[in-house]
Amino acid sequence: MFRNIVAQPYFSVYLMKKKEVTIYDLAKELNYSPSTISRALNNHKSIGKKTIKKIQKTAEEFNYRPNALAASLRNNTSRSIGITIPKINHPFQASLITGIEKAARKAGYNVIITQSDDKYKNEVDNVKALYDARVGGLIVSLGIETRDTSHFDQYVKQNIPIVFVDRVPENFNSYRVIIDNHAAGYRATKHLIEQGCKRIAHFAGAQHVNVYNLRKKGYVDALRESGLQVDEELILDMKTLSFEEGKKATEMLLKLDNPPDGIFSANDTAAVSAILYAKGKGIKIPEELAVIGFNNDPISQIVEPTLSTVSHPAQKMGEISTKRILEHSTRKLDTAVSEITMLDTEIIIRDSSKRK
Amino acid sequence: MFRNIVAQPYFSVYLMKKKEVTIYDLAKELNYSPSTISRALNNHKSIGKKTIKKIQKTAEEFNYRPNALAASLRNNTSRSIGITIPKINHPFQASLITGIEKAARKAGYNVIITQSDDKYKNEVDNVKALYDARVGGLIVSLGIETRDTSHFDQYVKQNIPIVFVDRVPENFNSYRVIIDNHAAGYRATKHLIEQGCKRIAHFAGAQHVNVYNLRKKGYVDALRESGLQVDEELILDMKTLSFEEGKKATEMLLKLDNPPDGIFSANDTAAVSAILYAKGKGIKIPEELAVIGFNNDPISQIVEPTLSTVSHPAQKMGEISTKRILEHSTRKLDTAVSEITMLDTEIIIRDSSKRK
DNA sequence: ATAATAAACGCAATCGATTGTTAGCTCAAA
DNA sequence: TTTGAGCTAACAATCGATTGCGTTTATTAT
Repeated sequence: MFRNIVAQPYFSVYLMKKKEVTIYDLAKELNYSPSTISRALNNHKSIGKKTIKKIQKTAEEFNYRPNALAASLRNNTSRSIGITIPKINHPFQASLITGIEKAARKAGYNVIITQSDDKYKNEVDNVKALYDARVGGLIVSLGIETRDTSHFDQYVKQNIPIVFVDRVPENFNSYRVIIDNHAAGYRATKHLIEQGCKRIAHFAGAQHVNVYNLRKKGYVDALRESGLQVDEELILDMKTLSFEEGKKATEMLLKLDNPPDGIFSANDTAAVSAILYAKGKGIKIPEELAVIGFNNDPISQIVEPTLSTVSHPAQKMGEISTKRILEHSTRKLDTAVSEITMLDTEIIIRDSSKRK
Repeated sequence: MFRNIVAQPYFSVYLMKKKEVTIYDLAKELNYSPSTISRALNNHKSIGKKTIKKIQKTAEEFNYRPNALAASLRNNTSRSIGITIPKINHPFQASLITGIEKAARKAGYNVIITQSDDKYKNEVDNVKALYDARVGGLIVSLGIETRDTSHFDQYVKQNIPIVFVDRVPENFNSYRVIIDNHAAGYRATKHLIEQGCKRIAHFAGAQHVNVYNLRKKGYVDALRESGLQVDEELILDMKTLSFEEGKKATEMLLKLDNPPDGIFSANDTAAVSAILYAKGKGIKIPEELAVIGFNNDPISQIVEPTLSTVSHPAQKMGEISTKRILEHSTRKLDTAVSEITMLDTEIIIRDSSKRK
C-alpha cells in the first residue's frame, strides 16, 4: 500500500527545549512585579502610560508570547470556539466552517472542530469533549439522529453560549442561525408551478429534522395555494437524500401510471441523481421533467442541464454564528436570550427548470 | 437582509455557575491526597489496585471531568493537533480534515483548524497562533505563496512534531505524507497515450509547488518515453487551476493550428471546465479530445462524459498524518526523524478518456 | 503647608493537575 | 527480633497568568 522512507536522525542540539519568555522574565528584566506586567500587557487603566509603553516594547523585544493555557485556566474559559457538525466534507458544512473560522480568527479565537457523522453518540461525546476543553462557545448543527438535547444542558448551566445553525432543535433556549426553510420550499415549488408543472414530486428528508420538515411544508403550502392537489404518492421521504436514494426514487416515480412533471428535491445530490437517471431513460429535462434542488453545491453547476437550486448563505451563517458567541460575553449575565437570526435564501434558476 | 427575533429572557437561576468537581474534592471525600487521586486516575503503578478502583468509582459517581487546561499547563503540551491548510471548503482538503479529526478523536485529541486562504501571511499567523495554543503537533498543507518555511522552526526547537501533507516543502526535516505525484502524472499521461492520443496538453499548476511540479515532470517523462515530442505550446502554467483559467486555456488550445487531442489537467476543476467548453464548441469527447483530471472531486462523476481522474486517498492521508503525531511522543527524544510516507494513487478511468 | 484624593504598582492567593522526593507501613527473610 | 525490600500514599513545588486588596507615591485642593 505504501512505502516508508526513514532518513537519518539529526542531532539533539536542535531538540533542546528552550524556555519560553514569561511575564516573570519581563518582571525581572524591568524590575516590576508580574502583576504590573500582566496589567500593562492588557492595557489596564491602573498602569501608567509610560510604563505600559516600556513594558510592551520590552515584551516585543523579548518576543514574549502569552501562554493562553495559563490564562484560560485562571479565567476558566478559553479563547476558542467548539464546532460540532455532522460531516466536514460536505460542501455546505465545509463552507460553514470556513465562515466560522475566518470570523473567529479575526477576533483571536481558535476553532476546535468535531464531527458527529450523524451519529447521536458521537455528538454527545464531542459536545462533552468540547466542554472539557473549556471552549468559550459552541456552534452546532445537529446530527440526523438527535432528538434529545440534554447533552447541551451543562453549557447553559455555565452560561457558555450555544449557537445552533441550520439544523436546530425545536425546544432549546439558545441562539439560532437559520434560513427560512418554509419560504424556500414554498418558493422553489412555486417556481416549478410557474413553469407549468402540474404534478410535482418532492424528495423529502428525515421529517424530524427541522429543515426537511419545513421545506416539505413549504412545498405542500405552495401546491395548495395554487389549487394543485397534494398527492402522497409523490412525496418520498428519504433517510439521507443520497445519490442512490435519489436514483431509486426517480426510478419509482417514472414507473407511475401518472408520472410527475416536476421534482423539488430537498438537496442537490438527490436532484442531480434524478436528472442523470431520467436523462438516461430518455426523458427531456426540463421539458418533460423540471427539477430544482437545494444547497447550490458545486455539482449543481456541472450537471447538464445545470441544476436550479436554492442557495444557502453558508459562510455568512458561519460568520454570524461566531459573532453571536463573541457578543455573548458582553451581555449582562441575567439577560440570556434566545435570539433567532433568519437569513434569506436565493432561488437560483438554471436550465433544469427553465421552460420559458 | 435578515430579521432578528429576540425572545424573553429567562431567569438567572439557570445561570448560577456551578463549580466543577476537581481532584481536591475527590481527595477530601475519600481522605486521600490530591496526588494519590491524580495518580489513581492515571493508573499509576505506585498506587494500590483497590485504591485505584475505589477512586475511579467515586470519580465516576461525582461525574468528575479532568480539567485539560490545568494538565496542559503543567505539562506544557495539550492533547490537541493544529491544522493549517489553504481552504477548508475544497473537497480534497475537507476529506483530509475528516480523516485527521476521526483519528484524533479516537485518541482523545482535539483538532484545531486554521485556513490560510493560500496567503503566506495568514499561514505564518496561524502557525504562530497554534504554537501559542500549545498544540501537541501540527499538520500542514502549504499555501501556494509559501516559499520560506522559517515559521515552522520554533516547533522543531521545542520538538513538537510537524507533518506536512500533500503540499510539502523541499527542504525541511519533518514528517511528510504525500502521494507519488510523479508516478501519477506519468500514469495519467500514459493512459492518454494508450488511448491513442498523439498531442497531449497539460494544465499545470504553480511550478514552485511540489505537487504540480512533479505531475508535470511525470507528464513530460511519459511523453518522452513514448517517443512523443514535448511541445511547450501545449503546457499551460496556471496560477490556480480555476474554472475560468481552465476555460481560457481550452479556448486557446482549440485555436491552435494543430490543436491537442488530449488534456491532462493537474486538477479536476480545470478539466471539467475544459470538457464543458470543448463540448460547447462541438468537439467530441473523448473521440476528438480525451481528458483526464486529478483529485476525484465529486464533480468528476457528474460532468458528462464523466471525468477520468487520479484519486487521492485524502482521508487516509489525514489518518496517517495524525498517527505520525501520536506516535512521535513515544519516540526517543534524540531520534527525531524525517519520515516520508508515500501513498499510492489510483487512476480512475471514466468516459472522458475511454476510446476503446 | 497640610490634608485629601487619585494614580501607580506590588503582594500573595488562585486556577487544577502533575511529580520528585520523602515517609510510613507490611511482610518476609535472616 | 531485626533488617530491608516493596508498597502505598502524602508534601509541596510547579506550570504562567490573573486579580482583589493594600501600600506607596504623586497630585490637587484647601
